[in-house]
Amino acid sequence: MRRAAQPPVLDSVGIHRALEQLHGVVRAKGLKNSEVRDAVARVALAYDGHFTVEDLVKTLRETGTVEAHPATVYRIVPLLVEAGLLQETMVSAGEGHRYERAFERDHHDHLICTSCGKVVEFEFEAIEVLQRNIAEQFGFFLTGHVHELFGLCSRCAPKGGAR
Amino acid sequence: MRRAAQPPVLDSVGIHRALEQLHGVVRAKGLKNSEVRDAVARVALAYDGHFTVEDLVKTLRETGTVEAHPATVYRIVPLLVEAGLLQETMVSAGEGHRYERAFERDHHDHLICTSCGKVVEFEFEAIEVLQRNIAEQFGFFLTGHVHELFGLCSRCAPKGGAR
DNA sequence: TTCTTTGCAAACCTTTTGCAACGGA
DNA sequence: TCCGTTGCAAAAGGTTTGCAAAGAA
Repeated sequence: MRRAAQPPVLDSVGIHRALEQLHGVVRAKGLKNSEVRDAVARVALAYDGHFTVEDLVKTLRETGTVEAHPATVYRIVPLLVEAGLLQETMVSAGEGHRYERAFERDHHDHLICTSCGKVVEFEFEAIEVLQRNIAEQFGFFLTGHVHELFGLCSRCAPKGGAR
Repeated sequence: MRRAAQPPVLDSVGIHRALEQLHGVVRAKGLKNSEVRDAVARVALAYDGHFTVEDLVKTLRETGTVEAHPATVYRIVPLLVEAGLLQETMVSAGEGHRYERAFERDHHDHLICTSCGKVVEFEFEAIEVLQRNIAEQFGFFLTGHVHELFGLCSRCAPKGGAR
């Protein structure tokens, strides 16, 4: 296993590729492009780490050239997920759905410190293989999974025994 | 790997053991026992499969000798989880937290058909071992995890190619 | 008696929806 | 022009909380 790749910064060329992918999906669904949607996508793609819809609205208001109403962002995000730009993540992390960039990132899962909130992203192909084995054994066609580990990180765990 | 143990029926003796465990936790926390809480615990322990707080309230109203207000059950369930009688489960299954019995059940994870909702519970020690390895590698003390696989079951998946 | 538990209603919060105005193709 | 998109406000749905009454130790 290994820690997932570094802070996944997507440069402007990458963002451009992502928007093209989005526009392809939009076209394929018979929808129309929109400036607001692209702005939301840009902010989401550039976001460092995990975020909620509220986070996007806030960031857009603070740094963007375009604003978007929360209801609008709630409508846009599922499309960005469908287009493969984002993915839902840390499903079990309390209130509010969380997302992170999926576009041009390797798949990874999360190890979360329940005390300080620290998150380690890891890739472990062996587990992915076993998951496929399980699905196969039960006759399932595997389409996705949620795999989150909880614990105490080295700073939060009591050292050298009970405390 | 294997499918998790059969429908985990807990007989009256088992329920009694569970209630004793609950009472121990209650005492340890300086709380008091209550008839309503025990009734909720009984219904939850006897529940076949996964359930929401609403399900408990409904079952209690229909079959129980004691009723409980939803707000009360919302207050009780976390204690039952803490006491090890229940565990949260299928975190990603849309609205509403879901629970299932944890008392005297082996640990298992879920394989869920996103089309018909069928759920297969499986145990796979190899994955548990790998999870512990991951936690160790990153210096975490592992306390729990969420592991859910999504896919299409054999009835729902298109047979022999695309359709 | 003292402190916890319960029911009830109201508050909360995130997310969804109806609708009229706006905008892209 | 013809729809899809957006903003706004209201609704929805699950969960929490304040408070007074009821119950356990």
